[in-house]
Amino acid sequence: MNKPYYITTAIAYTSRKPHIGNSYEIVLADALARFKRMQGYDVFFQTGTDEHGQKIEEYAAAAGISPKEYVDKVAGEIKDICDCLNTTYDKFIRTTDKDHEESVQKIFKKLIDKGDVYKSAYEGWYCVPCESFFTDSQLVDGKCPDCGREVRKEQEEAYFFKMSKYQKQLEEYIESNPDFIYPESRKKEMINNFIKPGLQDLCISRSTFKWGIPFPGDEKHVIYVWVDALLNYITGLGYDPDNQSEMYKKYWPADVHIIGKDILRFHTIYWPIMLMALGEPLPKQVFGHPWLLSGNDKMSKSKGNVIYADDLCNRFGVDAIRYYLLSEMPHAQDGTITYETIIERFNSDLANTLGNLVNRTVAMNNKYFDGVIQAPTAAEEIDEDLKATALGTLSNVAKLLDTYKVSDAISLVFDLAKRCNKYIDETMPWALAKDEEKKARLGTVLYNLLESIRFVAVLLKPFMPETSDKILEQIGTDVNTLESLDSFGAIKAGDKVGVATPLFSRLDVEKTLAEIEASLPDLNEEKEEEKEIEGLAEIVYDDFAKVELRVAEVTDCQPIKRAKKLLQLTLNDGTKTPRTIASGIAKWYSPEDLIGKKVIIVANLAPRTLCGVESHGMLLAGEVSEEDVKVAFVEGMPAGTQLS
RNA sequence: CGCGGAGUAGAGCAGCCUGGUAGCUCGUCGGGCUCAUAACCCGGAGGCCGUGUGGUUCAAAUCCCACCUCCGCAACCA
Repeated sequence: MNKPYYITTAIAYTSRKPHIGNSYEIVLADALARFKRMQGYDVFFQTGTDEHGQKIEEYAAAAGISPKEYVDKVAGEIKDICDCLNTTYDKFIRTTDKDHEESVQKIFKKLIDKGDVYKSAYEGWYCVPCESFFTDSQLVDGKCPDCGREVRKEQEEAYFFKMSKYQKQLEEYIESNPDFIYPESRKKEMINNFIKPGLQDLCISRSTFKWGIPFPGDEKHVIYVWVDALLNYITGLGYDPDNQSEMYKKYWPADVHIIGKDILRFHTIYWPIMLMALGEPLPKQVFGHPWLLSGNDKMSKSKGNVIYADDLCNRFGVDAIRYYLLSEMPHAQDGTITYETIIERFNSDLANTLGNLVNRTVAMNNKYFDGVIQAPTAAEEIDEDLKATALGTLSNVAKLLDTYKVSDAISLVFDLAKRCNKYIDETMPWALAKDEEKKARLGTVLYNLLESIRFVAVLLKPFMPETSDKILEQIGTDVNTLESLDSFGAIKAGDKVGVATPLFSRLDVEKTLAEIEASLPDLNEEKEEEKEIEGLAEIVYDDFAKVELRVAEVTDCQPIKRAKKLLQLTLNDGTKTPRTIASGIAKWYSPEDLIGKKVIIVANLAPRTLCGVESHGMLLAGEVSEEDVKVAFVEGMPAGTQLS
């Protein structure tokens, strides 16, 4: 009986087609899953899509289709990308799957019965004109922080989950399982930011939109999308609170959830607590991997630096992209992707080191022995180091993969390939070939090379499956198990090698970049489209007339402590009393840039306290791009001028 | 003074926990070789390891302190 191993990725939100940064996770998980399978584990590897929530309802509405139609389309795109990356998930779950939805409802019933869910016990201060709820701490002098009017205690109907009840239990679990949150730095973040200050009960229902799983016993509510999504890890195994499925018994608890570092909070706090409430064991480990950045920036449509996995695979081949992602991503820091570096790694690692090694070795065997693999009858001292390197690589790779150091692991495999290249220089087969008496030695050298390359191919299997197969075919063997790496000599003398075919043809850097450049003409068009969609609904004149715009002069300006993004401005708005406004422009402007300048402010905006500063109004600024904001300065109008 | 991480050759990174003459990949320069995809192998140049002529030590990239810069989390862009 093989030991079970359950590995998951986060399920992808079906808001839009994922970019290569989003796709890194599934490749990472796939490489781990493949390796575990080779190690003999009974692996269950799950991925899928997270399809509910307000955002999706809005996107669908904007696209003029139903939410279901919308998610069907995007889920299809996501699945296509997983497939084009050659990932071997065992299950692709969708949160709109019938059985998931039913199971989630059952689970909720159980939580409710258990008394961990309470309805509308949440009391808030309600401001009628603002239609908003506030907590005690949000109130300003006991009044509405938005408009300053009286608030009254009211209840909004919502369901809450008693997080706080499990706080201690969670702390104990984290304490006694030091590897649960990984890597370490993230663990500190979670503990210091969320757990130590005390857990708040979590609002687990929504009633302002419809696209979600109906709350059991209350039609007006849908289940909060995160809760729905997290449960996929057990509903995918057919979890049923009343009678557990065979799959669940076998695979739960998960060995590892592979997720992005941004959603660790949900996976290391909410998720464990939900499981505790259900009386189920907790996942053994949550690994928050870093992000893949495009150049120095996060990938975003408006920056025009989005790169998609399928485009890359079409251009460079799946394995080249898998290799890039897995080898280039640092273990605990964000990685970067650019076309230049892809081409660089492609040429130097895949074409030169690996591809050329296989090619020259196979070519020599064909040339000198008509393809027939010779028995290694003439060993020499110098062979030993090569063999030792080959034999030692697997255990080191395995060790590194246990702690998700995938890039280091791959690099060990390439070290072996480099050792082979060096061995060729050390033994100089072409020189041996000139001397008839050294035939046996020549045959031995080539045998050692072929066998070492077999080690490379087998070790490459989890990372570059297609390439691995191609190499094995060329070196004339099909022995590809990890066990076969316990000893040196699985290649059979007398067998024939295949035809030497380049695995990766070197790319011309400039030509390739030019081609890519040419294939990306539609960036501006997409930008335009997006802007149109984001426009607000039409308003009537009366609505506009409610906004009081005024010219004001900045008389003083300083940064606000504890707030990185805010500047505190003191303004002359034409009245006698100076006005204070907090504005989120610290990233783009320093106080000197603003003092003395005239700006346009919204003068009748309700005051609001931000990081301890009461802000009266806002100043107009334009978001040129996600990374650039420009304040609208005016000249030629005195402070106090009203605009209409 | 919110929490955490990073600052090492032109670029990207390792080393730091368990102090002992600074390492890898790419690039660059020189040499070797010709089996191979102008590939492969060897060697050189290039770093006062963010700053403090700071502390501990026989010895600090590594431990301690202060400061600077960048990033993430939290707060937050009215």
